[in-house]
Amino acid sequence: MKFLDAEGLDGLTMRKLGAALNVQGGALYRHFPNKAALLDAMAEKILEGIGDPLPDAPWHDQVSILGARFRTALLAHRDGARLVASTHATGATIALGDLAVTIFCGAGLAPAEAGALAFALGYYVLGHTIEEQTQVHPSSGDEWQSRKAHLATDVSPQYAEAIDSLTSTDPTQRFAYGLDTFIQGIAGRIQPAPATR
Amino acid sequence: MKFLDAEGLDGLTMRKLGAALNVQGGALYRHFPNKAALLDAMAEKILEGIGDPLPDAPWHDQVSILGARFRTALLAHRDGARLVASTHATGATIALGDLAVTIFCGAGLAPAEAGALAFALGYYVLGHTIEEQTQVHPSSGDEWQSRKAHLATDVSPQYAEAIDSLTSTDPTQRFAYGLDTFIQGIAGRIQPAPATR
DNA sequence: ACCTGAACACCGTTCAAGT
DNA sequence: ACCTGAACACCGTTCAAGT
Repeated sequence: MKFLDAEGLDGLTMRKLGAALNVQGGALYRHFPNKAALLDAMAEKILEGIGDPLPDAPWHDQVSILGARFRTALLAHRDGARLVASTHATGATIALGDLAVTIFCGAGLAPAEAGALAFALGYYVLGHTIEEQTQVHPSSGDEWQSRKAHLATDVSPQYAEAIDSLTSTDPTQRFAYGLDTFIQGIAGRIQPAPATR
Repeated sequence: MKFLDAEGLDGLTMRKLGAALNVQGGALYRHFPNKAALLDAMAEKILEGIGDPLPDAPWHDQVSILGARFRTALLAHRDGARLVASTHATGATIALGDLAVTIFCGAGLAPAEAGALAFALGYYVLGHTIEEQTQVHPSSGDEWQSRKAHLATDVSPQYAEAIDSLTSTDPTQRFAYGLDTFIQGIAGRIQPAPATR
């Protein structure tokens, strides 16, 4: 995990990791059957405790807390989101999914619907966090700057403003906004809002 | 694109692609500066027309159509979702984002909020479609089967049922369900449901 | 039980040299 | 302008041999 934080996921090579451990690259194969298994284990480590019991609260608060916990875990290590997205952390995935499905079902959803929404929530958290962790590395001016400058032409003023806000807004706030919007949609699945029908 | 459909993203190598084109691998560097640029161009090709004008309809129908159009484009080529997620298809990303932001702003959202929700929508579509395209390849029994069998123990019956439904439900229906839930959440941002406050 | 050294079969990329 | 052939600097993985 120290090596990941220092060199990043792209710098993580069996040979280089071995060297950091004062060992030959091939020696790692006495501890993991292959690199994929090593990365899986690292992903599990990152998500350790992801399925711990949540505080007693209304279901939407629990979902909010769970989403934030997921994101925080991913942010705790360099390229954490990309690593988790590119591996199969089976144990953690089950723990997280079970927790989410249980919450949704407790709120009144059928298991099939609960499962679909649990995965949708996961996609959002992973996508948002990958982008958070990816946009930082470049020297100083973000990738967005060049993207905006490169094609500032024939783009709607609203879109330009939206992109601007992405670079200036607090990521944690943006994350919560999207998550809450999603939760609001789920609430509509439970007690259909009479106003919109 | 033919080579991608035949061999998949992992099988796409400069040497092998060159061979399929009756050319040496190094010859490709007269047409693309590097492999990343090649993949970017392929991602753009997959998303061609993603920003075309939408039929005149209520904003939520337009979002629904746009989401389905995005997914359909990704599904049209092997590993399309993974390819798009792992590259920077700048042009298509702008076209898609501009369209979504314009719709959301037209519905009454501020650009900053519209941008955040446009990206959230993108994360959902990409995540869902990557999973759709990834789960199919293994021989016959899905990866889910082994995952469920491997840890059928100490998992809530609701979660087991949710996982079962994921393998038996039509992906297109599941996709629409999650997308509609998300759209319902956005609707709540526009005209706050009086019942939930 | 764990590691070394060296090999095998690949990669992306570069570049003189050809046509 | 485009391609060849061959090299360079890497990969993941394997495996006899050592300790």
